[in-house]
Amino acid sequence: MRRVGWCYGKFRDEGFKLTEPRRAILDVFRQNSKHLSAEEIFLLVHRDSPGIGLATVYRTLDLLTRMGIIFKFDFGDGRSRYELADESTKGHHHHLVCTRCGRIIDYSDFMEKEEKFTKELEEELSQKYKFRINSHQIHFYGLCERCQ
Amino acid sequence: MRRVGWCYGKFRDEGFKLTEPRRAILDVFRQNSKHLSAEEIFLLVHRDSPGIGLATVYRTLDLLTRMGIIFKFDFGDGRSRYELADESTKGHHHHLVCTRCGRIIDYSDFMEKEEKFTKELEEELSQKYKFRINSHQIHFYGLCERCQ
DNA sequence: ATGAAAGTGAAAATCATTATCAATTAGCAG
DNA sequence: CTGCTAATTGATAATGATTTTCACTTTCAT
Repeated sequence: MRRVGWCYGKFRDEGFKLTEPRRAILDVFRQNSKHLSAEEIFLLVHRDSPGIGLATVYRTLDLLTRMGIIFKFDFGDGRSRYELADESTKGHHHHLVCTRCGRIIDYSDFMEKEEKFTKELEEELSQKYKFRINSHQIHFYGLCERCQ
Repeated sequence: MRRVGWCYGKFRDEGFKLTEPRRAILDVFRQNSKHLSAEEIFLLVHRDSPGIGLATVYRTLDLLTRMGIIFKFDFGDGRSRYELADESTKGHHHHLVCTRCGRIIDYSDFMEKEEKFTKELEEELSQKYKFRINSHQIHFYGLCERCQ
């Protein structure tokens, strides 16, 4: 169970309305950990709040992404996936992706080492390419234990 | 101008036919460096070989990807992009992606440093998660010089 | 050369996502 | 609390990338 209360105020502050659909979708993120697709979120929301349409799910996911409350990913299976940007994982989006079954492992081992590495790299790249870097992703592709 | 001749034999070996469309599409990769979308490849192929259909382009891109001759990427702009897997960049797919204009910079600075880092990480992750890692991607997202 | 299997083009089908639009609602002013 | 107005919504149509279908064509081992 993750904290999502903190972002309720964010809506008010940024001039967005805190509606029932938005609340319900945030609840889904609170109760389900990882990598949900729009369709999956729609189905989960639908259990408690039928009546919320798929279009609204997409609109809300887009809004939450723009607000920085969730992150949007693409693991190459033809649909976008979303993940709550909670404090603990903030900015740390490193995944193992099984190219056979699509399983995704979100690892957070070796964080200090990676943090150091990416921070350094970001500085060097920002300078050389005049890029303002906001985030990064590291994906390892391969076969998971079950699929080898 | 990159070498693609080496893979002609690969077709024979794996039981695929070396057809005119496939040859033409490989030629496009030889003459154009980076990050082409299916549509772009179709248009480029079309200049020399009208008559080759879009479906064939997609089928060929899928085949070449499965054969390991090209890599398929997703930079979040809603279409897949492909890049020749030539020796020099083999396994090194690190990009700067501008989230405003979609520009992609393929950097290959700091390669030794990154190589060392990712190799180590791959070993540790493989072991811990019983993953057989085949490749990886590192993407930095931000604003390019023109878009800041 | 030739036949079977693989490959092809054109068009229809599919799938995720986005736009449209009339109807509803949140949140502020009074 | 009530009424207002812009933001938001649900249903549905539209879009755009990718896949599938199918009758016809080509490759290549024999």
